[in-house]
Amino acid sequence: MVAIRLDEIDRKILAELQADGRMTNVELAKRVGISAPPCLRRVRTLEESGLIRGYHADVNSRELGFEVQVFAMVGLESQAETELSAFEERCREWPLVRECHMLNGEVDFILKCVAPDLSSFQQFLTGDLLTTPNVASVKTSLVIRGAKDEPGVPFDVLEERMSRTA
Amino acid sequence: MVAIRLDEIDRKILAELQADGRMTNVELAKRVGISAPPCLRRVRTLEESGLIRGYHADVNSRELGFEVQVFAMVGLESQAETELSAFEERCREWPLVRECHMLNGEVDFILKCVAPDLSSFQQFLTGDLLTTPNVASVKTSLVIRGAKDEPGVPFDVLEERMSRTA
DNA sequence: AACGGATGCGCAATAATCTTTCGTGAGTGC
DNA sequence: GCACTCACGAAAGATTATTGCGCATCCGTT
Repeated sequence: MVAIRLDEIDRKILAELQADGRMTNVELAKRVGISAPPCLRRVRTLEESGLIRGYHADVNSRELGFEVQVFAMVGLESQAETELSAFEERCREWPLVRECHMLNGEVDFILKCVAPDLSSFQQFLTGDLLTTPNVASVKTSLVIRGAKDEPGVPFDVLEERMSRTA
Repeated sequence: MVAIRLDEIDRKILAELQADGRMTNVELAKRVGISAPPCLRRVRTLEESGLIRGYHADVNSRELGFEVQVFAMVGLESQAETELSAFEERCREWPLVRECHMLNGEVDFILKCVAPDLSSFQQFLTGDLLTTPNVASVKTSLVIRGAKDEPGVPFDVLEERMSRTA
């Protein structure tokens, strides 16, 4: 995981693969303006460097039966590093918790959760989350509707920055 | 986008492609226990039905130069549908806003934002978000560190449910 | 300027995969 | 029992992935 110097082509590759992770290498090569072999080599390098963590199909969770999406703000009794790590480890083990971020401010963690239905989530909330040691407070908010959900990062912002620096 | 009846194999396909979206079709077919042609047909059907929305490379945003990640809780003056839609449309236009979810409770929206650095975010916050008409309050929380960030849904939970129903 | 070394490209060839076509068998309704 | 439907899998040709190699370019050195 060495720091890699990226050029214009690398950034284009990342942007294209973020937009369509299943694009063939020849198509990708065509789009970024080089031939297939060096393009594949660049992709491999980006993967090995950790800049590309992986590729994932974006599945429609609602149609799959996960009707409920919830954000949970969690406050802990103790913010000692041991306690923080312990809580994070718990989160990693709970399948319904998809994301766990430690925050500044009054709330210690924000969790993004999914569940097949409300009762499944309630069960998780009361049975797992609220019974976890050191959890002081949990405030949950149901997602009424999703307005935007773009994976990844805005490459156009990056390009602007680069051109300003250059 | 017709409702599709999924069998065991379809769910396995979704789970595999969620875990590795760039898996070759022959490898996928091997894993789910059928031959390549019907496997590819199933994948195409899943794509056309909208159950697979797309494929995305998971790029390391921090290494790419997006050092800052922020959750913003937004409250609006008016919650009339026109106003809600207007705000959502704004969010779709802001590249730094990656997710926008409408919530129940005291806060109307939660936004997940990224930015190259703090000052970029401050600029967005004071220049764009806070100057948007109808925005009553914004509470932001910096992400100190990420503990878990799994894309997609937990298929093991789904399997449990299926076996219980069957 | 000339010389190496490193880097990265593209061509060509081979291996692997994708994709279509087609024949077959299982299940279903009449 | 007889179509009919549906999905599977084998085969084959088209496309893609991957490797090896020669060449150009860029840099730092002499």
